[in-house]
Amino acid sequence: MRKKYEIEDIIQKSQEVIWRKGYHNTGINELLKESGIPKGSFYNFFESKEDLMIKIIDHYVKEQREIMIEILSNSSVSPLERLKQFYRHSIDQARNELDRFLCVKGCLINNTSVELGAINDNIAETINAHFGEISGYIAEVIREGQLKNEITDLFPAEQLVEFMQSNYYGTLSRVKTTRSIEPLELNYQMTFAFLAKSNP
Amino acid sequence: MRKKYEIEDIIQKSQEVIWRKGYHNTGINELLKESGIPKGSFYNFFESKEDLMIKIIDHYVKEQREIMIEILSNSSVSPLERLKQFYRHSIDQARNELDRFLCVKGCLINNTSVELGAINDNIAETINAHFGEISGYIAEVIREGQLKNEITDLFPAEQLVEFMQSNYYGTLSRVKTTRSIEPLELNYQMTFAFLAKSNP
DNA sequence: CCATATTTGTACCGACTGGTCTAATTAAAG
DNA sequence: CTTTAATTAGACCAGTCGGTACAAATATGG
Repeated sequence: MRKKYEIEDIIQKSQEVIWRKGYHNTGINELLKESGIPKGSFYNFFESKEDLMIKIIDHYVKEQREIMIEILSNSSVSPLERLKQFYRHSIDQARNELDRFLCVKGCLINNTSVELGAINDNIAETINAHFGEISGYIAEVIREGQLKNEITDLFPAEQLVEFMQSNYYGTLSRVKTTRSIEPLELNYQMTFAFLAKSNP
Repeated sequence: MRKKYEIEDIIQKSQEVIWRKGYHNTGINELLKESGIPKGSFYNFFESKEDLMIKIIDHYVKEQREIMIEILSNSSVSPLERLKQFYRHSIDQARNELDRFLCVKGCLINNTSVELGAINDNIAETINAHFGEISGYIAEVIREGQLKNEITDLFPAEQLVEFMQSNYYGTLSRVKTTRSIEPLELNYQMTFAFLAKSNP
């Protein structure tokens, strides 16, 4: 029998729901309805709900990485400015069509870290791998900025990334309960006040 | 009929499980078994699972607040040092008996913010109220430190608190997936590098 | 045009979900 | 000592959970 459904479609649709509602708060049946496929087909594509979740994370990171690389590798702009654009991009995304949505959804990686990071080994492993890769890209830009003396060298680049990313995650947690984008804006200001070198 | 169970016991026991496993990943039945009470009694104490959750949050914050006030109001120590002790306390807690536990559990407020903040109005409201109160205490100490010129005045105290707390939350998210306490240690160093005034 | 391999569609599984109902129990009030 | 009100205990509810089994459908290789 010829394939009638595409796994990417199912991943895309499921991602949207789980991102918004959380892993344990979303049932398989809801995802089936959303994707418009019967259960038998679902388990033809995925071994389990966990398997789907891992594929969703992979897919999510792949999307994010593309945007990230585009911004961070634009060598016509200074390293610090590239970093600013990168974080600014997330906020802008939230301000537009996503205003109410990103406030609701937060970051899928952060959501999953909190809900599953400590209780599911496979998913923790998946997240750590992706986090490391993404952090690597950012750290490279930071190093570049440190060499150009426009980013603080109080801490090594790897640690500055951890700080920035943790900070961003925690702020999204605040965004969710306050239902406001303001914490992100404030965090942006403060993060770069910390990062940028004031006295060159 | 005389009361046979104490609501505080049920809250305490349930808190432990939900803190570790999450809200949607924990069923009422499991909490009943853990608390050793039958279902009928449970619904005599709580209107619903949501009602229990709110009472758990209240209870959690009450505990945290007591510790916090004890540390933050110790006027024999400088404001900055008090803040350091406050965050240091969390890390130490995690290092001791809780080493593997706090890594697993994270912070109940952060967990709940991420899992329920955007999809449950009552719980979001509860969290926001508590967050505001706790932030108020910390902000006061920060203001004191700013007056004594030992804490940066690049930003107003209220914003510095938001920054510190968000940072702390996000770091706990990292702690969960990495299953390591190291991110907290690093975050402590960097947070206070930002907060403390270098050139008085 | 038939055999094979694969996918689809759906009924079904036992376990569990949050929550209700009510009989039995018991302390305190009159 | 009886009435009243509160509490306990657990059977029970419809609905959902993640997952399985298997027949029907169909594209492709021979």
